[in-house]
Amino acid sequence: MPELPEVETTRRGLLPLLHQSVRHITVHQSRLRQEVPNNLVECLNQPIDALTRRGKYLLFHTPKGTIMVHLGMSGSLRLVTPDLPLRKHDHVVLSLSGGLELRYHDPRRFGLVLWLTEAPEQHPLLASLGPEPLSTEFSPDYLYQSTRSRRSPIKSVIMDSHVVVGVGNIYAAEALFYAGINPLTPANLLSLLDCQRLYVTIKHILAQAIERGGTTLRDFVNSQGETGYFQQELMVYGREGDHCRVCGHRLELHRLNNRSTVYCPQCQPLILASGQYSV
DNA sequence: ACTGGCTCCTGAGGGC
DNA sequence: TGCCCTCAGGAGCCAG
Repeated sequence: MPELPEVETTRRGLLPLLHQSVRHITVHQSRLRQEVPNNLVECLNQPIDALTRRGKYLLFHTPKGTIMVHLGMSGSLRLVTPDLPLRKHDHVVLSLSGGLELRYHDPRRFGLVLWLTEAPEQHPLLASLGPEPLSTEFSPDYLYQSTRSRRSPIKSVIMDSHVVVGVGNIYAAEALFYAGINPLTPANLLSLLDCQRLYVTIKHILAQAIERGGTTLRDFVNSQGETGYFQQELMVYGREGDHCRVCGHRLELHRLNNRSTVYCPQCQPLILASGQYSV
C-alpha cells in the first residue's frame, strides 16, 4: 500500500522518462476512484519536463497541462518494454517516445489518473492539502497548533492530509510508537513536548523509509517492479499479539476509524484528560 | 469547525 | 475444491 515513501520511490524511479513524450494512450479500464477523463489525450506529444510529488499525488508536468496520478491503496506505475505481457489490472498504458511503456496497475482501483489544465496546486484535490512532512513548513509548533482544537485520537489527526500529507496507517503507527504516544490520545491533550517528539519521529521514519526504497506490505512494487525492504523493521504495524521489541509487553490491536491500530500499552501509555498516565 | 461513518474495489485468507 | 465471509485501506463526502 503506497504511502509517501513509496510514492517518492516511484517518482525517483520514473525520472528516466523526463523530456520524453507520450505517443499513444490505451485505457483498458477507466473506472478508477474518478473516471479517467477523455481529455487525457491532450497530453499526447507533450514533453514531460518535470516529475514532482505533492503528498501522495504524482505530477507529470507538460507545457500544456499536468498528468496527475494517485496510487490509492494498491496502485503502482511501472516503466517496461512494450513486449512485456500486459497484466490483469494494467488499466492505463502510456507509450513513450523513448520506446518504453508506463503502465498504471491498480487491482483495487482506489487510485486515479487525471489531466489538469489549471495550475496543479489550484486543483481541488491539492488546494486544501497540509504541508509536506519533510518541509520546513511542518514544524513542532505547527503540529502543536493544529492539534489544539482536535479532540479526535492523535493517530487520526496525523493521518488527516489536511493537517499533514503523506502519513498513512503504517507510518502513523510506527511514528507514534517511537514517540511513546498512545494512538488513542485525544490530540489536544498532547503537550508541546509530545508534539516535538512526534514531529521528530514522523520526519525520521519517513526520511529513513524513502532512503531505503519504501516499505512494502502486500502489493507495493517500485517502477522497476521491485519490492521495498523496510518491512522487517516495523515495530508495531501488523504485529498485534506479538511482543514489543523494546519491553516485551504484548502489543494490542485497536480498531480506530475502521482501521487497525497496533501499539504497545507499556511504551505508549494513554494520557488521560487529568494529565495522568494510564498503562 | 469538527467528528465519525460510509463508500469505492479486488484479492487474500479463514472456516466449513 | 469451492463457496461465503471478513478484512485490508486512501481519502473524499456527508450528516450530525
